[in-house]
Amino acid sequence: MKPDAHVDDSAESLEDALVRIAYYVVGMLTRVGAENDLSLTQLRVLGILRDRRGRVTDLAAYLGLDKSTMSGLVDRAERRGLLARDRNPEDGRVVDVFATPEGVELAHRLLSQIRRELAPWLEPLAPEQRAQLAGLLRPVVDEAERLTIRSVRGGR
Amino acid sequence: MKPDAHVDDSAESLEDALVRIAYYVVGMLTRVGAENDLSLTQLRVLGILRDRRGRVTDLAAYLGLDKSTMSGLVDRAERRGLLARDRNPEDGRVVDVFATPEGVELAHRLLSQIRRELAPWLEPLAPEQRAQLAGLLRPVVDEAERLTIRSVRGGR
DNA sequence: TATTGTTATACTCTATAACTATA
DNA sequence: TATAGTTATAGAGTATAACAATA
Repeated sequence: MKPDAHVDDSAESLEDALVRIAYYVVGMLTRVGAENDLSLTQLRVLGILRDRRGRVTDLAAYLGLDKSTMSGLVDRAERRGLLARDRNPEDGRVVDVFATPEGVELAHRLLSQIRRELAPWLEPLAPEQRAQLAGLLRPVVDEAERLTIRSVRGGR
Repeated sequence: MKPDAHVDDSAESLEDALVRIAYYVVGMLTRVGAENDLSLTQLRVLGILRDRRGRVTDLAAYLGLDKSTMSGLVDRAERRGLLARDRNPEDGRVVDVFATPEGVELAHRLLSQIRRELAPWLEPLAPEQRAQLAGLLRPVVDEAERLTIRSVRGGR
């Protein structure tokens, strides 16, 4: 670990490239969300609940948010008809959140649009290079996930 | 909550991997910012102004924000002693924003910490693989930048 | 007239603390 | 007592519209 890594700006590190691509991706996601009147967080919640239900606390933990924040997010999405709540029959304290048909429909459209927005960024790479990039990125994403400690209890 | 809830499907695409890694990176940046009482946006502004000055409008354009939003961000950072404003001598309408010595110092510390946080994610890759990943990521980042049309004058 | 920046306003996002209901 | 969720509160982030100062 070189302590003065920040001093050397001439050679860009892989770490810096990851930060930069992250900013571009999130910028695109924010724009796509805004075009559909969704914040980045709402976009993400909708994506998560596209094909499963989740408890308020689990969703909050997964997103790294407080449960009260999650409550508000679900409130607003519910008011817009994108999400809905169910009392959990097995535990009266629990509230299961899920996407309405409109929510699911919107989530699918958003997912397609996001992939379409991202595709042109990969144009400079040949097909074999894309496969190579995917293969190299996968272990990094997996490790990031592993190291990102957040109580993730059984969704479904 | 299952980890890659927001993407899906049997065969994960490279596009999905980019979205996932972006969420993890931004999650880490948000956490590092929070540990220093900075929002993700403030963290980014400070990073940008670490080694240059910029006009309010240019900064806003670069970040994809309204100039009024930028005004507020600078207000709060100025109140904390991290940023400061200068009247531009050549054009009386323009306000140049720059980091104070404290701001520069904090920005350097944050940059180091961010690189330190990211490094472990790359552990699964051998040194040659990291070089390979960096080489494949670079054209993608460059293309993302090229396609992300935002008038960026002065600064970078 | 056009541009630069600020202010007023109205949201959303966010966490903390206090609360209710259930276990 | 402990857990799940909501509500009250306060502050930050955000855009739109109106404004002042300068060009």
